Amino acid sequence: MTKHTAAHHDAYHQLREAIISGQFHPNERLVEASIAGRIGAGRTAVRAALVRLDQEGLVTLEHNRGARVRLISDNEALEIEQVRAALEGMLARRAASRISADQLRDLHEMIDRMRGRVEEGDSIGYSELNATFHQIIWAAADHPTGGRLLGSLKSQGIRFQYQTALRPGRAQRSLREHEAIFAALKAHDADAAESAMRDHLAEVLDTLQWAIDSQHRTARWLPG
Amino acid sequence: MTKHTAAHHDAYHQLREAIISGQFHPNERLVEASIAGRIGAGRTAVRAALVRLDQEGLVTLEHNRGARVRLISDNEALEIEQVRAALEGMLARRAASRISADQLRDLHEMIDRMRGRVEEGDSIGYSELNATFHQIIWAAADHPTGGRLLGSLKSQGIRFQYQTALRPGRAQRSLREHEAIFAALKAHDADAAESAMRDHLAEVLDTLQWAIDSQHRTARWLPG
DNA sequence: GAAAGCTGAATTGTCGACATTATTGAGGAT
DNA sequence: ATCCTCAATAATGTCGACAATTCAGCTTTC
Repeated sequence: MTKHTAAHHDAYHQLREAIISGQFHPNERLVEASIAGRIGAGRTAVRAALVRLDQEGLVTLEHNRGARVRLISDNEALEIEQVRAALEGMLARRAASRISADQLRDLHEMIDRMRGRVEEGDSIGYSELNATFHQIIWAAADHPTGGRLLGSLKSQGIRFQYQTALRPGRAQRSLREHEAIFAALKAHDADAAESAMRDHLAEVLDTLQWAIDSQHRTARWLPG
Repeated sequence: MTKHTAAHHDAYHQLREAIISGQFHPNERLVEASIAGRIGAGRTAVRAALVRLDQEGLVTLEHNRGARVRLISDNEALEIEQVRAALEGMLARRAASRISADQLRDLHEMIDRMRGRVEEGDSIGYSELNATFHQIIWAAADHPTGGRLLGSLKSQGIRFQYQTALRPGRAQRSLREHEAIFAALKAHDADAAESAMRDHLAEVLDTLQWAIDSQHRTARWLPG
């Protein structure tokens, strides 16, 4: 599972993981010296990592004003999800004609486990299995360019990952959507796979919009 | 049109432009010191630019072995075009409901000028107008996230930009496809716009595949 | 009391120096 | 002739130092 080099230990990957796993808050300032001390690297390496993360969209870098964890706005989260839908629809189409029997078996197992989580009402566990389900499809699509972009998008939208699971009844519908995707892939039907994936992600987008709206509602209630 | 800062003069933009405009060949080695001298910047700035361009995919950076202009393989060019099709289809859908009368007029003017180039047999000029046509749609879609990604993809695929224009009769068909896209946008029909754009880019993809194949054929003929 | 101005600390940007690592080319052994 | 070794060269990686800039707290002024 580990990469071919010691890449997991260099400044870029360490800092990236720290940001994605929420060890730094959005908009939090990233001071080069303190990060260098924290992850045991020189300031040079930290600077390079920050430039990279800026280009990737996880960090904003302002001249003479340092780096901050980039705050993804609600609107931007929706945009990211739209791009993800378009990309993943294409990947599902490709996966339909390339997916192996093993991968189909893995997907089937994921669906079974997801059903278990739904019955237990375990939203978090469901979300994690959900992510794995989609990753199997990426792998089956065998599309490095698309996969790279999706990985980057996913890391940016991470803050919103669990919000869609809060909607009542969402998990049950989501499960049915995944079953439809699986059926299309099993039948190696490219059109059906893409359209099932797009339907699914349109629902996710809709739910995300709902989550954002309701968040605004409660935000207005509490202080007022 | 120029950005708010002197960004056009910094090492990153200068080097990026130099690569995109073909001043460095694919796989050509990018020696930090010589680039620094060439664009009048310090080695530090050049290093930062190289890290950025690596993350962007225009350059490959190997530890202790320096930087090279990234060579985009034929397969990768096809992948890039597929991603572009998925993304631009989504943008066309969005643009359908947001495009302004001014932008519609601009698109119409572009089509007129493209028709002129087709009649003159000016493939290069046609390609350039073609790029502008698509950019107007990006702008109308008002989708920063998608636009950013497309810009990056476009710069990577630049080497293949003119190859699709070489296919006999391609320009005429391309023109008709653009007319269909325009009609859908003018009617503010989101479904039609996306599907017209996807049809168009599927044709482009097909032509690109043809161009790559025929390139391989001639490559085998010449040395044999 | 609020806004503008000032001062010192904190932080970033940039350069040069040097260690580390690849690359090249010449010479020698088989 | 081919391959190997090994020094010479070139290029990269990293650190420390310092200048430039921002930032925070304090004082002054109206």
